[in-house]
Amino acid sequence: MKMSNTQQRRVILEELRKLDTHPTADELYDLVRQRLPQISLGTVYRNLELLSATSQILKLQLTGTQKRFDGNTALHYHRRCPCCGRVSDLKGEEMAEVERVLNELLRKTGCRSYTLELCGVCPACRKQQSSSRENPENINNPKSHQENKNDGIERQ
Amino acid sequence: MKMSNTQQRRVILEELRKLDTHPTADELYDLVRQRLPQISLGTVYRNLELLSATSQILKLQLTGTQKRFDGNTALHYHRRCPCCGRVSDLKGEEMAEVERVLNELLRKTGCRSYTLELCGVCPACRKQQSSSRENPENINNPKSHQENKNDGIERQ
DNA sequence: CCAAAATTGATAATGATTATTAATTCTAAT
DNA sequence: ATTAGAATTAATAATCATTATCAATTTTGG
Repeated sequence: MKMSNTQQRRVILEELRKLDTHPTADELYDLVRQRLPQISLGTVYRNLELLSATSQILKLQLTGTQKRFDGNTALHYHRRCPCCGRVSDLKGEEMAEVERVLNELLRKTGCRSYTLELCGVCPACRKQQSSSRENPENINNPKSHQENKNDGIERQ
Repeated sequence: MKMSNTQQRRVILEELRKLDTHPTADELYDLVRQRLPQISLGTVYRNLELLSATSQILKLQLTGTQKRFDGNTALHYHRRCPCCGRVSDLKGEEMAEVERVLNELLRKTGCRSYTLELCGVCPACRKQQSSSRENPENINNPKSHQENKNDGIERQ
């Protein structure tokens, strides 16, 4: 079963690689459909499965009911924001710190790998919060910087 | 909406607290049905939801397609075994190590919480592996110490 | 170009969970 | 204890995410 190079597969991979937002299958479907209006959701699922099975993308098992996909296969870590529900990548220093600390943990527990999801306010929400001191307990409106169909806060 | 004390809810909580196996809703349903044959799966789901919403139990978001529930609400950590698929708790020293290391991580990243699932061979499988040196690459048969309907290895 | 293999779109099926609803059970106040 | 009102139940339907099926189309390597 050699993997052939179809237009659909190419576009799915291209669109996913444009993003750093870890889309769900149906979010990616909406994007891909703008270029290939005839494509079906099943094709998107099928290709995401194949692409992750061949390590060209990552399939993420995060909290929430839907799987998410990541075009960035380099080692990195994810943080879900409790304000907007968005999943973002840890950057630079934070990233290195997680790696150091978790490798230490694997060594000490004798485990071989781990799945980690951090929960913390993302940079976008942090900015919004500090600029509205008069109402600090207000949760930021997810719609303001995320285009989810639901409330943006996925329940686990 | 005051929570009333029904037989169903009591039995569900009792049975869950007997276990340290982090059952799925349907696994718990099978157990509870031995005491209350008329109970419906919906009732089990409804009560697990209520009990976790009131912090009497934990709802776990681990890898795999089904949610799991935990009657032990004290802080502890979970490891899924790649051999048998079973989810077990980290004990004693390991436990303290994770807590220390992850608290440090939260402090350094400014995050507020995390979801962590470790992946490592569980004590039962470790014993089995070391006692069968002649075939070390063999994966232990999940059926041998897990009563799952599927193969016991949940795919993510 | 051609045959074999892989893939697609459409759609049905599945599995886990949540919602609906009429009937039953709890509760707390008499 | 009785009873009205609230909460819960069992049964079942509905939903949501994902996977499977399959005839038709596309891709591939010779």
